[in-house]
Amino acid sequence: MAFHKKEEFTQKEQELAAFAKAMSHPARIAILKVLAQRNECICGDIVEVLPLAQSTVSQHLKELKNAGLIDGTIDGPRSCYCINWKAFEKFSSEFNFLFNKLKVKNEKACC
Amino acid sequence: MAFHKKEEFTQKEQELAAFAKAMSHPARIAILKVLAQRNECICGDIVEVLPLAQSTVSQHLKELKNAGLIDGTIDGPRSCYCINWKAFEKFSSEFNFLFNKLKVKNEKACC
DNA sequence: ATCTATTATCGTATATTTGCGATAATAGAT
DNA sequence: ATCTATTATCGCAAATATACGATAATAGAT
Repeated sequence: MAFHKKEEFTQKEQELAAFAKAMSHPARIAILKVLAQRNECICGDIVEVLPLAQSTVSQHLKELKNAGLIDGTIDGPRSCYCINWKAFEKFSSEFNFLFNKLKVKNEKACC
Repeated sequence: MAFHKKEEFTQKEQELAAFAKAMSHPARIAILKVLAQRNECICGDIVEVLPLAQSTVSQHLKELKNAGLIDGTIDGPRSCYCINWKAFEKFSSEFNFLFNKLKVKNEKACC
């Protein structure tokens, strides 16, 4: 009875939601922050920074990668991740398109 | 064993994540879109537009309200919702602060 | 006071997320 | 070939989220 009806919505709506979902956990925000701050790609340093087990961090990384927010290459024993800036560009512009554009029209809300 | 460790993270990280979470479902994106497009506050018109039951829409509205993305006033039998633009301003600026600022520094990723 | 239309809440079933320890997989070092 | 350090995956338990129908709550209309 709880089939997720996500398919019923627009492509754009789904994309935006998927992007937002990838960022919907503080751990993943923290990971993105670390990746953004360091020039070299980080691997297990993230684990040291976060208050989570290695396996959990790995899972969060996987989710971020699946959502396309980060890129990752496996270099044998160590993996290298970095932010996919293009994805953020896209999200940012879609987000602004949806809301900022409309904002001018009706700045004053009714309630 | 699956205690959510959200408290372990920064206030800002949690805020951003909470905001993103509120937008992490296509139905809620769709609701925000409807609210943004109409000048008057919408109540049950949203139910007509979405492919979901009334109770489900009400639940989504509640989540959006709890997250502070929308305001709502109960006018007896009908309720009136509208977007909280200030919240979006805040999110937008925090989001940009976190990522756009850093983007300039290391535009070219390593992987 | 009763009826009506609209919205919120409750209860419930299912699906997904979160987190961890244990274990596998990988490539370099010895 | 074996050892080591690092990362990914598996299996599980608990918490959340999603969706719906049924029911309660609300204020205006009759």
